[in-house]
Amino acid sequence: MSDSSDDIPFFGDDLPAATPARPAPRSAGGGIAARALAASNAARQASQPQAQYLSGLNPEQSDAVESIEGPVLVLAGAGTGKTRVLTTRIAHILNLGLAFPSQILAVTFTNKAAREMKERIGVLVGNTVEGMPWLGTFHSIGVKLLRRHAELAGLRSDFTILDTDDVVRLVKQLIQAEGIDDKRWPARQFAQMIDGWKNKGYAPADIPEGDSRGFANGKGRALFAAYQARLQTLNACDFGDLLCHPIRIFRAHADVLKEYQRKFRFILVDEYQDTNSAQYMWLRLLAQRPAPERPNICCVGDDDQSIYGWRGADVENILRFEKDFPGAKVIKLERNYRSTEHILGAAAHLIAHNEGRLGKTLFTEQSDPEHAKVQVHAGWDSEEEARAIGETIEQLQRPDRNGKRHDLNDMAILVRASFQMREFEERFVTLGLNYRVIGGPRFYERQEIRDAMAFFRVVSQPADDLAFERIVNVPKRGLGDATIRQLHDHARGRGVPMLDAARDLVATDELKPKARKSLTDVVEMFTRWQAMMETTPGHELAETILDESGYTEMWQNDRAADAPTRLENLKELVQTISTFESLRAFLEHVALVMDTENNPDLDAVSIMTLHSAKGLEFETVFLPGWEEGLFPHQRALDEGGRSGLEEERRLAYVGLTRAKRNCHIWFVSNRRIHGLWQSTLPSRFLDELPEAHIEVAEADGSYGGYGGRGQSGGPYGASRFDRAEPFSGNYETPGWKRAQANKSDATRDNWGTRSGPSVERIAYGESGPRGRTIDGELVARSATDTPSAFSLGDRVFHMKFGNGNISAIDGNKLTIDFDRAGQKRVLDGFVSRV
DNA sequence: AGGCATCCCGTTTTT
DNA sequence: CGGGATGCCT
Repeated sequence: MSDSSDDIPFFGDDLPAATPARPAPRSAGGGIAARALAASNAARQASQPQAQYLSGLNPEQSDAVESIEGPVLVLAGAGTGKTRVLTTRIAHILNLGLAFPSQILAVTFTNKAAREMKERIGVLVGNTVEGMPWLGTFHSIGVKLLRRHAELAGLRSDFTILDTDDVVRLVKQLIQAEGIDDKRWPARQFAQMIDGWKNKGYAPADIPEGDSRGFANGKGRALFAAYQARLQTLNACDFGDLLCHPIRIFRAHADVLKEYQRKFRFILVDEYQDTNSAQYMWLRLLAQRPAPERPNICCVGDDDQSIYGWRGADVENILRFEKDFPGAKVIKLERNYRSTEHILGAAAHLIAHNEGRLGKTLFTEQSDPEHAKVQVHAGWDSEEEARAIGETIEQLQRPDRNGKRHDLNDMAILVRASFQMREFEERFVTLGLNYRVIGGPRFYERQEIRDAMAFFRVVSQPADDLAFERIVNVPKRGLGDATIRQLHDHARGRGVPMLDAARDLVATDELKPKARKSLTDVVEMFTRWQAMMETTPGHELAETILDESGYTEMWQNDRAADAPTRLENLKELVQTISTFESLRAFLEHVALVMDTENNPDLDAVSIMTLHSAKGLEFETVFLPGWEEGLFPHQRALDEGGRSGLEEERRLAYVGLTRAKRNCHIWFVSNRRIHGLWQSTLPSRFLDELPEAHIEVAEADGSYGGYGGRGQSGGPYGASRFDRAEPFSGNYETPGWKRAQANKSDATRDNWGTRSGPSVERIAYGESGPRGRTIDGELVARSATDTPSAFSLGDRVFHMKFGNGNISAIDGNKLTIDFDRAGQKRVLDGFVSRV
């Protein structure tokens, strides 16, 4: 321990109170209160060197940090220092010696939030944070509990955690086994229903009759039960179970519950507005204290930022906190440190249209006549929207008179639906503008990674039939449907895992000789690898498995353009495994942490959905697509009614409050949806913005006839945006009126004449294994604007497709015969001469 | 077993 | 329009 923190107890999770310098109280809770008061007074009276972390907090924040006893709800508006309060509060508890680090339960929703919290607590209290084993996501803490008490849920402690994909495949098998038409009753839909039930903490017996009837003519409950039974034989659980099993264990085993109630002296919950019913039950069980004591639970959240209702989050949890935890103290944080008065003014006015709020109004002291109002832009169509935003970004990024430039990292485009991203990506590719897509398909979702993981899973947990089935015939071993079915039946008949069934079957002559031989090999391989498990380091074992199974070879022989990338990914996977203690530890990590870091060194514009923007902030934010049907989204309105609309409005609120200084809202008259051009109406949310804080900007002339950028000299040329003239004030501008008028007579005629970036799409659409380029660095720099830079027959190199020869030239569009990837049409900016 | 045609569907997403 | 899944045909 460092000496600066010698007054902070640091002990392992299960160490008994071995007389720390300042022992944490083990006595009844009444003592805690007294001690808390005494200690906090002492801390205040001493010239408080150790309470330095408290200085710099505003009065409400201090209140939230220091109200240690009893239930507390902190209503923390956007940008009001929520994380700071949470982390300081933990530091405070530790500093006062009220609990060991291991006695604090701190839950977040995402791994990212947990990581961040850990870092920030580390800054405050030093290494002590390492002793906080119960700081994590609901799910990671759930796993921890469940591994300890697995047998009480009918599992072994080495159970597998299935991801959504596995669940759907499993459900599909069950639906088919029941003889139900899986066309009419899709597995995906049922998997979602199961998820919904588990969000409410339901077991099959608990589900409402109507729900059961609602699927496959009343087979809902039976299927759910069959699913649970199947999970048990697989020694597996899904994400919902990570919460539901502990809840059931706590309810059925009072002694276990008591152990944890005693253990967790302080409970802190981040993003409380996002909790679902199961999480609420889980928390309430753990927070409960015997009579005179009060739950030491502190929930931090913002009802105005509740945007996950559709996946089971229940805003009611935060709205009725005071009822659930009588005598709760409610503290509002409304002083905003992030945004300008205009952004806050716009956001506040908008969100005030919602009913059923707890009611907060953000305010700021940083107001300045220089601050830009929120800009509202009208455009003709989504192409213009992307083009204009691209130009604004280039303009901002260009050094100004003082040589200062706006980092791309400080800009973001926040969309309602991910299909909107494409237009921006295409635009930015042509401009050579770095961008970053947050939340695209992830590393661990790629085919080759999932295959590899399936091998590892079977080795580590032989009952994992889902994984076994995935790879038993990978690479192709001549084990077709017939053999698999036979294996499956045998396994089900005997109630053993498929790998065991395979072991049995190859000893008989039930299989065709060829299948028998292949399957024998498979069984032998797995037996060998399993034996290596205890002795071989994870990454070595992983490499052995991938080599011996022929999986690596399979990709080496694959002529597909992306095969080398896949091999790279596999290499990276093995590399990652080497940073883990064992293959098992790695598997656990992957099951819970699906995110991949992106490259922070790259200066790039972020493109993401409004949902994934929650919790982030940017200097400049672009909010495109504010049109009826898209935002608010039609389906939210259809399925959610009034509350659906309110959730959409909160989403708009989240979007606005991400901006620190500049916010640009866009809406267009024509948007392509499902391949059809549709004319659209401006979003009702636009009318809910206060005129005092917005400015309707109009770009002069048309944005059509884009071209000749290179001729105007300089890498970025003259921007048409230079001519854009903002109109001050209100909606009574020509631009606005024209946009309103346009909405009805918009036709798709003008479309054909505009040159779309369709060629880029070819190049772009085939990039990467699953389509999306994650960091802009994979994207080629802009075209040099000299179409004639290449000539027929030139030998060129392309980042995705490799080497090839030019077989045709059409302006800056080249047709190239690639050695490996075949013939493609690409923009010349994507290739270089070899 | 693999390749091509056809059909269907099409928010938001974490763990 | 375009991706994914399914199904039929070779």
